[in-house]
Amino acid sequence: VRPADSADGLTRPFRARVTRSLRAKRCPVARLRYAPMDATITDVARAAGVSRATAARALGEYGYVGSATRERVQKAASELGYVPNRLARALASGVSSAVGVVLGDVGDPFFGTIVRAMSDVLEQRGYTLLLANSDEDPERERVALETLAARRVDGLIVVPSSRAATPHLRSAAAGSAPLVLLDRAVRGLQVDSIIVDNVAGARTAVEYLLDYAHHRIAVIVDDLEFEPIRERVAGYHEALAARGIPADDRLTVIAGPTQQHAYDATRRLIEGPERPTAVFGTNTYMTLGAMLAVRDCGLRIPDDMSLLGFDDMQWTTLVDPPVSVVALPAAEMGRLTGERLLSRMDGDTSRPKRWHLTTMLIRRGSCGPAPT
Amino acid sequence: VRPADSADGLTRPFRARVTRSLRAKRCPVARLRYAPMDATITDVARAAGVSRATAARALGEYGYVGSATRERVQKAASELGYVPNRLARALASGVSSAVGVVLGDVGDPFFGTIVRAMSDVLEQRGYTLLLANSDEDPERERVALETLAARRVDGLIVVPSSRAATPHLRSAAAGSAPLVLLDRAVRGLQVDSIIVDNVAGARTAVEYLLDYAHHRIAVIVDDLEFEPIRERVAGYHEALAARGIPADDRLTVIAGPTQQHAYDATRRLIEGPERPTAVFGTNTYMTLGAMLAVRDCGLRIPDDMSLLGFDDMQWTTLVDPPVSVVALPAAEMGRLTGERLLSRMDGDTSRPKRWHLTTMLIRRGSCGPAPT
DNA sequence: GTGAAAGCGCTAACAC
DNA sequence: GTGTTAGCGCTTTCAC
Repeated sequence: VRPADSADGLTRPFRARVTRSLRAKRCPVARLRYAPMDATITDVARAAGVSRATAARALGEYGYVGSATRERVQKAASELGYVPNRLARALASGVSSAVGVVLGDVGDPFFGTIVRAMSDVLEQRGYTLLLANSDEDPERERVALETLAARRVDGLIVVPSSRAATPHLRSAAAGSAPLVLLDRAVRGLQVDSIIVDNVAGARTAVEYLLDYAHHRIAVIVDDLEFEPIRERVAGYHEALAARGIPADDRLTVIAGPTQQHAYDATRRLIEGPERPTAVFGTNTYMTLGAMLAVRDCGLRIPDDMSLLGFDDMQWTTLVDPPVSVVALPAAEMGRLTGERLLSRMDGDTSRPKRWHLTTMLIRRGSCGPAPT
Repeated sequence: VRPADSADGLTRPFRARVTRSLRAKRCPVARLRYAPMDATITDVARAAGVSRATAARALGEYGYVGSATRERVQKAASELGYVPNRLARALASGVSSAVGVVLGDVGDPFFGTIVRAMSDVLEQRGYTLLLANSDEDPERERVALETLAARRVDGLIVVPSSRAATPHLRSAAAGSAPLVLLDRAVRGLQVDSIIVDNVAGARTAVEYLLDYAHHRIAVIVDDLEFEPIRERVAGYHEALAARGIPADDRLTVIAGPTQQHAYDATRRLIEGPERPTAVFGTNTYMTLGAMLAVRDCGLRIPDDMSLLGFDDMQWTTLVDPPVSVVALPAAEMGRLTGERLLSRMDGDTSRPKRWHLTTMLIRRGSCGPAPT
């Protein structure tokens, strides 16, 4: 028995549907009953003269349907302009075909490239990307993860903003959607992590400088909070140690986050006593700031001072001389992360692993023999 | 009356729920009944000893609830680790709090910056971003829009890949979710469009060159398919016309998409008869290719050749001399787009408008008097 | 092969 | 204030 009709002659549920459709369209209420409504599978089924279940089977490409029936349903669907409601499908089936991505800032070209590559892999398999920026703030990260969990994403990709296994990361890892960590691993979290071998990258880079007989090599660091940066510094120390060169603490400079910080720090270093003969920038801003400082101090690169950077960006090839750098495989990271997540979502239950990608030392013109 | 229990003692619907939860977790089927399940609002209501409606009201922050009741419900929710299911909420309420974004490529720093700014505005109001790349391919754009429609997003932001009002754009515009166009307007589509005044930007830029007494100014273009590029060329012509300088068609060069194309085209231009005295690049790749070509031809900038670009990127300040450019307000575009969409979703039904943002001419060192 | 019916987890109109 | 109830649009047994 349908509920009683109201004054306007519409049954309550029907009116609810119209109202909803209208609310979305923001039409004046007076025109209530004329508003177009989205066709549902029920409409399609009715038009095709079959049951909803059959219509769903024909449209959802599962189960058995006669080919004649299928065609009839498909025709009805396209005539009605039927667009399946994936929210309803997700609710009923428990599969949302959505993947959540949480990272520092999509505006950062490094992350932008990663997201792009990842998105290609995932979109191709029918997943939609839900994106959230954390600004490297654990609290924003927590909120983002909560939202994504509430939206019942089928998988999660996170560039963790902290190297601790925070409660929200733990619960994300424990949730039913597989989690893959990107760019930074987190201790004590048993999940796949796609990371770069920063230690080896930095070691190779510093060895390259050592081969040029540099003994006083400065490292310019923004902040030791981020794991990749710590690893790069570790690689620097490893290289020195391997050659038996004692590390001079004054050559490890914590500059601060911006290019300007790096600039100032490098100037102080150059103008101070015991000037280094080479500078190693641990990220693109540090390298850039250092380069400008060297330039402004009237030193020539690489004759008076060698310069080596981490992370390859367009500008490194355009300055004079072009800057030698350790390049990160950003696109490859994105691709692999997407693939790992896909495989987890496909049911891979093997033991979580860390996937180390290797960097590449690109020799350009900014490194040369140490001045004597 | 609940359906009959099956052999394992679980009611059918209950088992479906467990199965679903398991399927997500990929546990061996044998452990069926021990799998943890997400708490639902019904569980919370039961634990708090209230009805589902009351629990929903307490948790959803709407309607009247006694403060004691509210606290009891909230306590129960947090104890159960309740995470509201936003799919269900969206289905029931008709509001998904999600916004779809379709653009060429997030990996492009211009788009990356835009998305970031946009995301800040929208996230703050509780919207989640669903992202899709079109690669400027109308067909991929169509598919993306279909997916987003199926997910019932509350709003759409599109950087149209074609300047025609394609059927899929039309139907997106006609749908119940408001649509805002970004970076490029589409003729015959009555929707808000956030665009840059490329004509004025290019005109001002070319006037700047004309003020330096340049009469032979080349424009390097990748492709006239994109509206912004056409507008820039139009601005170029306007500036010439205003000064009564006849346009020489050979100076409008359609180079092709990449920096290399621009490089080759510029070289041909320089080595040909009647070399121009200034080059105007209509996007960052064109400008860069042109710069390298000028350099490689042994010409000095700006003494032998002036160079002016469109779109400010980091490298423009790092090369020698730094390149003067027309800067695009990317972050501002993202912010404004987000705000327009918010206001439409909030019910603004005013007539759709085009919002023109202005560019800024940044004078650096790459333009100077025309050689005599 | 197709249909009937019972959910998925939530909202919202209405009654008390 | 709180409970009851009827949905939202789809999937998924199970029976025929």
